[in-house]
Amino acid sequence: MSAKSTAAAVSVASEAPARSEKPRVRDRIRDSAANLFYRHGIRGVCVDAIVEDAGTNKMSFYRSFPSKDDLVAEYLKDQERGYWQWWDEAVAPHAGDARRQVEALMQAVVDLIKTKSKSDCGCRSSRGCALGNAAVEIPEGNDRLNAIVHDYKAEIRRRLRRYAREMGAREPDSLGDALMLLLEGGYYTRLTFPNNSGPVTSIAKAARALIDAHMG
Amino acid sequence: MSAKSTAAAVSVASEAPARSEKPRVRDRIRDSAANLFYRHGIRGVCVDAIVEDAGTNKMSFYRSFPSKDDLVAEYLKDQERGYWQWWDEAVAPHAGDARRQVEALMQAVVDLIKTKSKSDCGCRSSRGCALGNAAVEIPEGNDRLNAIVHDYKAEIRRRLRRYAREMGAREPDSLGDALMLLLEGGYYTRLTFPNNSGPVTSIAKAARALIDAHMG
DNA sequence: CAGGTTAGTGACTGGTCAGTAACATCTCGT
DNA sequence: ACGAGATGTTACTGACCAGTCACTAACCTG
Repeated sequence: MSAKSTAAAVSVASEAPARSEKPRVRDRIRDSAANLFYRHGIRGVCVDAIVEDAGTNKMSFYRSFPSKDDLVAEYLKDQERGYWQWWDEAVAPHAGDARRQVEALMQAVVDLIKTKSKSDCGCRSSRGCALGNAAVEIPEGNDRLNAIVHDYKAEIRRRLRRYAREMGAREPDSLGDALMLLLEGGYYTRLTFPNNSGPVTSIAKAARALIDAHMG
Repeated sequence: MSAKSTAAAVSVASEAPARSEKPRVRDRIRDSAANLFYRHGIRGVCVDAIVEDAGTNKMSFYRSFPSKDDLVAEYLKDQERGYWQWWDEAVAPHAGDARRQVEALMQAVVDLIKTKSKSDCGCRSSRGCALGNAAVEIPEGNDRLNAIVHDYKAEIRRRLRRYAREMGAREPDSLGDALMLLLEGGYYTRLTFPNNSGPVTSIAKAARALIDAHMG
């Protein structure tokens, strides 16, 4: 019954030798989970909802994932991977020029925030940062999931501080941290200010001002 | 059984004529809910847990609150009220000097973030912004709760833009938004970087640099 | 003391949710 | 065509959770 659209395959060119004609259950589940987790929060989405969205059933779910938490862990790592890919692409045209890389990144954030919600770029934005939001929901004791988020945020900080160093800024760590605050603030406020009406629209200008202040 | 400590009264000098000898059930519930919601998230705390922490029972809960959502709404408004109180106190010593007010505010954030977790100042910080975190958890359709968060964030933006205007900055709205991004980024990152090890430690310096860039 | 207010107890309903069991069917390579 | 692995179906367990009911006990006030 109910001929649901089995939707589009993700096909991120994985290690599978045979190109996937129709997406495997496991991939459909991951795809559905990514959408639902991002839109409604992790605690707000039950396994049944994921399974229904993926057009499968609970047994197939538990044949692919030992527990919901394992799916969440994969979801977080997937989001992180997609994010770095988006980041690297935004930055690539200005390799060797750290300042322009940061500026391109900030502009990319604004562009990203402007997109409705669909993953036109393999990266979600309408509800802020998937990993950051997860940090709100993951309970204190869940070291495994919390570690994923922490490592991700630490890497953001590391990269931004490195850019600051590469552009020869005074107090590069402070500049890197300030840029990170802008970035994270942009994602955080995206939750409450729809589309591109929020303060994030000023992020590129602010980043330039901060960089100027740390140069020369 | 179980002679739990009935804990300390809140006593915010309300409109009750008689000074409260022992805190009423309703206030104990609000107090417990505030702690638990902030620490574990709204969806992560059930009514039974609140009731147990408050040393009362479910019936007394539902005699005081029509539903859990009503308690959540009061929780959010309480947190907002406490936040503005903290804000106004941080800013009061520099009335008339918008620039120093902003600087004092940013420094107050750093000091706040440094505090372990207890509400030494009537304002929580160890897990970031209570209202902002709520935005992650509140489902899309819950207009009532979402409106509370939105109004709160909009007021932050309004105030910061006003400071920028009062200090005679060029493009005051951009400066106000940039300051807001720093502020929100500080709270957001506080979730993943313990104590005062995160990028928020650079917020005061960053704010000064931004203000300088918009002056003269 | 009477009557109202406030709070506590325990059991219950109806619903949700993670995870499991047993069995049936489909698909694909050989 | 056949068998194996992947997938679907139905029903279930046990836990949790919001909210309700009937009843009881303490307390305050006139």
